[in-house]
Amino acid sequence: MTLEQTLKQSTAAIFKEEFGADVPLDSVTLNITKKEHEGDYTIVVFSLTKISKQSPEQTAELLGNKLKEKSGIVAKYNVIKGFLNLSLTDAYWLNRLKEISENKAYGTFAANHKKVVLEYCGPNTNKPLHIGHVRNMLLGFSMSEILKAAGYDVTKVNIYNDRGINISKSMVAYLRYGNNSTPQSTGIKGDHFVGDWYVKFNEVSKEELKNIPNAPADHDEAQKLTPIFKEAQEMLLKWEAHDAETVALWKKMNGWVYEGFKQTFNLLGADFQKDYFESETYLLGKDIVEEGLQKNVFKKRPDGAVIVDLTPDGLDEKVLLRSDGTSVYITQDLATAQLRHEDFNMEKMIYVVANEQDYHFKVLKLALQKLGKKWADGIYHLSYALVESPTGRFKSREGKTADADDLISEVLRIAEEKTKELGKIEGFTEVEANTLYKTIGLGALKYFVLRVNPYKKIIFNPEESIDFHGHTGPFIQYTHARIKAILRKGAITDLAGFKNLPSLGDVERELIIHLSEYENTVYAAAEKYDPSEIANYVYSLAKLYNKFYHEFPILNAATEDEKKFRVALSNETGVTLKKAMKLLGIEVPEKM
RNA sequence: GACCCGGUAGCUCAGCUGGAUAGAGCAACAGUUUUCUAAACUGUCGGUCACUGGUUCGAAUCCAGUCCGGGUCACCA
Repeated sequence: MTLEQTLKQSTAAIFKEEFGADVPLDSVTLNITKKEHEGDYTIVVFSLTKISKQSPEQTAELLGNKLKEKSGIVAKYNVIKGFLNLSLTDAYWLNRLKEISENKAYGTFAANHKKVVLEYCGPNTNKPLHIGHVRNMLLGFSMSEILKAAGYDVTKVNIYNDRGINISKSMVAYLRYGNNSTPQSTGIKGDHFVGDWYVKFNEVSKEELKNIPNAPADHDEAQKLTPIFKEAQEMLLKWEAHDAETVALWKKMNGWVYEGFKQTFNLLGADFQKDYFESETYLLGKDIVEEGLQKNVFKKRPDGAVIVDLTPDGLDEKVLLRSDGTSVYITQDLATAQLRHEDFNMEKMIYVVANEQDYHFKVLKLALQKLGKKWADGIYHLSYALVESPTGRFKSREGKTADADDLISEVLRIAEEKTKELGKIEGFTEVEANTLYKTIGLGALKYFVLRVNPYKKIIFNPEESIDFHGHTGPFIQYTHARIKAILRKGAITDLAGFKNLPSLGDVERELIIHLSEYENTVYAAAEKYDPSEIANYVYSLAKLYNKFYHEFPILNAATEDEKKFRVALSNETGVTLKKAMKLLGIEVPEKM
């Protein structure tokens, strides 16, 4: 039983005994005591005065007194208005620290045998990954780590938008101007290589547009009139007709893209157990639409289009099948969802997709629920906001700053520069030094992105480099390295062997309390689908430790028991920092 | 027009299942190292929690309305 439960249940039991009333555990508010007051945990008794029929002060006084008497872990208490501040005994906290240290799996929950499929990344194959994909991948990966820690059985999948007019554009431009060049022959990373041909396509169509009189103002509409666009359309038709040459070119170019993506995935640590390709699913979904018609939850309009009426749910009518009988975007998503259900029979299906598609996923879930698919209740759209520059949305034509690979290499370069400036790599081999730059640079980037709540947009100013001081990844990494230095010098094996301690210092106590909150944090992050919970937790832990480090001598402690205790506390902080950072996909160095 | 999401210090963000005097980092300024890693620590400065009203013993937090910013409402994906 957790401390929280213990205190709440004791409170309920006392109220039952004193007033004969049942107090639901949820109605007891229990918080960590604010710094400016004495105590570890605070019970807010205002809501309980209805039962006690006494003043807040009297109620708190009574409850405090009884808790001290009966719980065995409350050392003292004080009452300020309706706030009952409880100080637990040092013995409780020391025991708690031992308990945590001895539990190797602290912070991971027992397997619940619930299957989760988590889709993330979802790139188009006609252009390289950009900063939005970076946020997506970091969120997706971290979320899967958090859910695993919470006991779920997670399978990560990716979906490639590998077909359609966009890749056809790259193909046409390459055919026209490529001269059989390759990523190898040009030394350009595969996804960038193909992306460059996409850019070339747009340049050419712009040129061609100059020769077209009375072109519409709308750029997309105008482009459709250009010869090169028409070639792309023909290309797409040929692809759909399985023309051998076209398919071969498509495969070749997508192959280059996948090679390129793979490098970026490796750098960021993204991985997938299964890949889905839109080219294999874009025709699917007609069965499921037919099923809906038979169940009378979808309707066929006079013009032949099939729709689902979501007006009772506050949404609109949505077309699920075109009047010519072909699929739309949502059609294949319905089918893909069904397919995944058959593949995995999962409890939850999480889609990590930008918030532009909030509406789409509402429709998807509702449509499946209307079909009577129970498993659709487990669909969750992990929606995240865009990454923007201070002047607004990153446009692809702003190129450089929004490109994922450029962003990564920039942050690695800064990490190297700063590390060298600080003279941190004395005694490192070149390999070790390079590993360190990577650890720190990626740590800075990942933390920068993950510390922000997913539904809030991130403002990223490419003019100012990502920070390495303060509330950042490197700060936490540094704290870990610092702890490791202590442990190397401390050389204490019997970590839990301290006894006969004088009373705990405030910061020592706060540190143990904070460590004790780790499992709650993991649980909350999983419940809320929010890695920023972990990010903020781990920062405050590191901050607290640094305060402790400055205030208390560790290896030079006055007594051997104090030294052992402080080393043990340091060790456990280091272990927890590492575990928490791992949930964010961030490595933590031994030295830096 | 309808719906969704945001608006907290100069900047970037916590806090939002209602609780005490709203917290961090950055920036600025002033300090801390003959002692365990100064990517650290301590202090100063900085707030009409967008606005108005409501609910409540108590509102940054809940409700209603207004304003600002973004998004969506395709037989595009």
